[in-house]
Formats: sequence, C-alpha cells, structure tokens
Amino acid sequence: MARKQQEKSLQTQRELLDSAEKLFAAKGFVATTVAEITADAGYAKGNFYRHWQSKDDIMLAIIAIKMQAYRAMRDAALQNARSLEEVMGRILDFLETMIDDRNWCSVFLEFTIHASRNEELRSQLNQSLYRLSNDIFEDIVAPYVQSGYAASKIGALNTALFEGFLIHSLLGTGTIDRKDFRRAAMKLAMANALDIQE
Amino acid sequence: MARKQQEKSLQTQRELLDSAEKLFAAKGFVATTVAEITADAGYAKGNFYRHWQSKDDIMLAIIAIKMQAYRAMRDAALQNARSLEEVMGRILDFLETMIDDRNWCSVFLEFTIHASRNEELRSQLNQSLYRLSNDIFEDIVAPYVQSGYAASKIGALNTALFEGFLIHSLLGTGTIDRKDFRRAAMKLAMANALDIQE
DNA sequence: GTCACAAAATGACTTTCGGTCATTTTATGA
DNA sequence: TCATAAAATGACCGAAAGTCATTTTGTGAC
Repeated sequence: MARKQQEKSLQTQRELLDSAEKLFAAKGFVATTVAEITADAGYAKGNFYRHWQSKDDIMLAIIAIKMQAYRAMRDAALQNARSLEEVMGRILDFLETMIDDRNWCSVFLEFTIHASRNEELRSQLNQSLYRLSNDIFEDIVAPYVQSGYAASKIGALNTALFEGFLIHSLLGTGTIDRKDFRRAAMKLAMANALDIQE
Repeated sequence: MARKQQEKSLQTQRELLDSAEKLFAAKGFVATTVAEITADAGYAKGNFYRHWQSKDDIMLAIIAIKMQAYRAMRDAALQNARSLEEVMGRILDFLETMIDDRNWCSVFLEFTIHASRNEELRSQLNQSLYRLSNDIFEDIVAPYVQSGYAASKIGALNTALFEGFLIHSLLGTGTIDRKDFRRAAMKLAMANALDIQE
C-alpha cells in the first residue's frame, strides 16, 4: 500500500512547517532562507518545493493554521460575554495574547507589508487575516452598536489601532505600552458604538 | 579650482536621489534595485556607492529630506491654531496630505518594518520618523491636555492609528476610508486629552 | 528474494541582486 | 602637455530563491 509513502511525505511536510515556524519567529520572514528551513528539519533544499510553490506559500499556510487556532480561542472566550464592554474586554484580552506571541506579530506585519506589493498574495492574505476581525465585529459586536455606525468599521479601526501599536512595539520607542493601547482601544470602540453621529 | 568637480559630484548625487525617490515610490523599496536607480539616472552601478554606503542609506537620506519638508508644512499650519480641536484638525489635515502621497506612505511603512529587524537602522529611523510626532504633541498639544495623560502618549496613539490605517489602505480592504480615520483619530485624541482618568 | 516502478529526496545549477574594487575616463592646474 | 586626483565604470563575488536531472528509497507483483 502506498499509504506509508503518503504518510512519510506528510510527516516531512509537518517537520518543515515546524522548522519554518520556529525560524520565521526567531529571525523574521525575509531573513530566514529556504535552505535553513530544510537544513533545520534535516532535508535538502529541493525537497521544500515538493510541498510548497514558494516561501510565500508556506507562510500563507502557517498563517492559516495560526488563524484557525486563534479563531477557536476567540469562540471559547466570547461565548459568555453579555455586554459591549465585556465583549470588547474579551477581544482585547485576545489581542494581548497575540502580542505575547510577540515574534509572530512581528512576522505577520513583515509579511503583510511584503504582500501588499503583490496583487495575488495580497488578496490571499486579506482573506485569512481580516476575516477574523470582520467575523467578530459583524456577528458579535453588531447587536450592541447603538450609534448606527457600521460594526465592520468599528472592527477595522480596532484592528488598525492594534497594528499601529504593533509597529510602535517593534520599533521599540517605548512611548506607549499595552495598557495604553488597551485603554485607547476600549475608549475608541465604546465611543464608536455608543455615540450617536452628529 | 576643484569646485567644478565637487559640483559635478553633487549634481550626480541629486540625480540619483531623484531617480531613487521616483522608483521607490513606483515599485517599493525592496523591488527597486540599485542598478535600476543608477541606470535611470544614466550612470553605472558602482557610482552609487560613492554617495551612499547602502540602499538603506539612501532611503534614510530621502526620509530625512521628506521629513524636513513635512516639518515646514506643519509649522506653517499650526501657527494660528487656538484650541485643541483646531490643533488636532490641522494635524489630521497634515496626515491626510501624507496619505495623498500614497506611494510614499507605502514605502515608509515597508522600510519601517524592514528596519525593525536591524538594531542600527531601527534607531536611526526612530529618530527622524517619530521626532515629528513627538515634537508636535509635546510642544503644541501639551498645553491643551487636561486629563493628566502624557501628551507624548496621545501623540503615539494618534500615530499608531494612522499607521494602522495605512496598512488597511495598502491591503485595500476598503472597510474604512480617510473620513473614518479622521473621525476616529479626533475622537481618540479628544478623549485622551480631556477625560479625567478614573 | 528480486525486479520494475513510482514516490521521495538530493544538490548542482541558474538567475538576480547588493555590494566591492581594480581599472578607465575625465577634469584640473602647474 | 603632463601629472595627479576625482568621477565613473563594469566585471566580479557571495548569498538566496527557485529548477530539475539524477539518485535513493519504498511498494507490490511475481
């Protein structure tokens, strides 16, 4: 049976994914070479391209996996929230766990900007990256919005503030910390959801 | 007199700067090659390195020039502002002119992330990039802050929201537009400056 | 066991790009 | 006109993504 060969191939793929994830987090997307990934997993470079078409490709695969894990966390956390403040609190808790995965945040951002120059890649990334935020805000936050302002916009502004905060963290300016971010994000979301537009 | 030679060298440098700026804006920092820059200006590649040590180096030079221009614009705009709302309005006008320079924003971001992985480069960039925001908020906004919250933090959060918005624009999600950004930034800054902390 | 076949793995090779440097071209002023 | 210095050149190097002909390994039929 050819099963064993398929299994072997899958095993190799998993090993390469693990090595790639580890190295991307440690050194960044650009600084990590395909040869390093395969060497770390104990294979030759050419083997990599049996599993993915490019370095971009494996990154998209890793992001998809990460996002799925995040999505599960989110679902668990938001189940019992009963007010807008509580929902936003949970969302911000959740974003803070992403910040704790500091190296990964950095790689996300690096890849996001990298992708923005590439039509194809950009739209692929858009799907997995922002579906997370959109889902949360359109499904879970929307019922609490009294201002008539689109929940998706509240979500996008929240994500924007988060990503801007990540940039500041990456550059290590030290002016704002995660408490400042949390406070600001909460304020912004509450104002957007509750203040009637003039 | 050796003057003419120096003048020639400076002229070459200016031509290379112009070509670099044009190409970076059109294609991005990474996608633009040194050979393209020199070819566009009508020189050979080696000539480039008489003027800058690296591609990073010319980018820092261009950023410094741009920032100086922006600083002048800012000074002119803020001269007659008389209230926090007016000051923030001018600052946001100013950020919107940066957004209009859309390609450059994109290159800024790209380079910022690129630099975040490089200790030396990061601190160099920090200086020119964030001095702008810090100056504005510490000198001009501070007198209007009644909440006891540090003006520098208000500035950093404003910049964060701006940069996050740029990322959204770059990815072309289309969920929020500059009006949404403006409204949110104003709200956030006013709340931070006026709401007494609990 | 062994043989044919297919899947998995290899690493030499190509191309591209940042950066170097010995060499050539051009300008200066004695 | 000639020596010298500055400006400009482009062949070359090393590193990295991606390719592919070749080798190694595993499978199933006999």
